[in-house]
Amino acid sequence: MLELAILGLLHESPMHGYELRKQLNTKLGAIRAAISYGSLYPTLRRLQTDGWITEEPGAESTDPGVPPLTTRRGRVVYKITAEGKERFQTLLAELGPETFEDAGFGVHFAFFARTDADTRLRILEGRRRRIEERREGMRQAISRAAERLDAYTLELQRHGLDACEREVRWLEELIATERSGRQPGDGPPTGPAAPAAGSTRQPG
Amino acid sequence: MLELAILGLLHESPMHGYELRKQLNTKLGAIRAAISYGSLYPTLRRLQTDGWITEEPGAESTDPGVPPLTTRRGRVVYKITAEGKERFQTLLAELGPETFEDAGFGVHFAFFARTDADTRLRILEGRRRRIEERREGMRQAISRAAERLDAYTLELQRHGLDACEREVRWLEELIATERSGRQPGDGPPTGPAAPAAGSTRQPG
DNA sequence: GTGGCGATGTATCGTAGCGATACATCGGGC
DNA sequence: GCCCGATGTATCGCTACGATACATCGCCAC
Repeated sequence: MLELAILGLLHESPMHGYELRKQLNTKLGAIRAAISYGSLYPTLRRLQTDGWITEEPGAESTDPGVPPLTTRRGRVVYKITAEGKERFQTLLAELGPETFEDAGFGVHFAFFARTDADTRLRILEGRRRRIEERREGMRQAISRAAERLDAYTLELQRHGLDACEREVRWLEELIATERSGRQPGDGPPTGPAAPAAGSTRQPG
Repeated sequence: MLELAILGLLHESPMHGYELRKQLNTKLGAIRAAISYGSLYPTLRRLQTDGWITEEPGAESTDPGVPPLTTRRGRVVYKITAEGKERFQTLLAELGPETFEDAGFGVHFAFFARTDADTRLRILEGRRRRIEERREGMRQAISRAAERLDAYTLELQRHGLDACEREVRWLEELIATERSGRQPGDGPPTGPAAPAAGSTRQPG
């Protein structure tokens, strides 16, 4: 998952680790806590050995004996390669089971602007299906609650169920928006004049 | 986190691995996907070496040459020890930073029935604070959105913000309930006659 | 002018937990 | 008679996290 996210951000512009982490955290802040350096740097290392990104030293004179005016502290700028861009597109379009789990879905969704319309729709629908399954599981648990769920566990289930129902509704709105060829925020779901039905529209 | 959850369930009754996993998944279904055997068994192993639980072979004749009528396949029943029960109480009352993150909070909450009232309140308030921080982060991201957030990333932030606001409200209701000495589901938040203000009430 | 401190920056280590996989038994349907 | 799905135990490789270490930069108080 991190691989996709990093390639996506470096696709927009080269960056050094610290900046990358900050952007990762704003972009994915809604779906996960915070990317750790213990995840970031090893992944960057791997992406390099796989050839998806390259590392270039930031403005720093390595000439011995000649101390640079501004010793900028060897900050390393990471840059995506042509192969990396292909890899990114591949990962974007590759839908495994984990694509519909929380983290996977969040990352994919965050890069929807670069995803083609068909894939977007498939991801949204797969996610909806996944959440509906989860919802049913909780409904079962609540209805069988007489068994041995105490008041707090039950309350937790109710809260989870509510969150699921909300997410399903959210997804359904997004799916409707997609089908009508609009982007989220473009206008009200049932606008005064629907745009032309060219559903292959691709922003980004 | 798993350690606490396992001790909590084994506290209720001895169980074998398969059953434990199922119960774990119903109890924690609202907050996490599914506990893997790759997490469960190593943890059980560790809990044994630490002396918090013991392993006893289920009904199985190990007498050689005498095949049992019902070859029950060596299922292993795990049982909490006295030290394990102490350990459980310690973990329940131990509030680190991770107690207020998603997984940690969920597990603690799931065992609120065995937690004393003061700790419950501290956990709920800490969690609220944590979610409020997260909420502010997203608000920042949305208001600075002109920068470089596309429509989809923005929509994701909005959805995340909404979820945070909802959770804060949920937590506030729970906190009010706690302060009034009730349990969730006991009655409406502003009932006709508030119960006596003895806030040290301890269910479980 | 200097000493400290918070932000910026790179990096590793130990550990928790996941997903895939292997393997075995049991009951029931075809 | 046979296969299949549910039950059941267990390991392996990998991802990612949290803690930690360490260095530099800019700035402000003293």
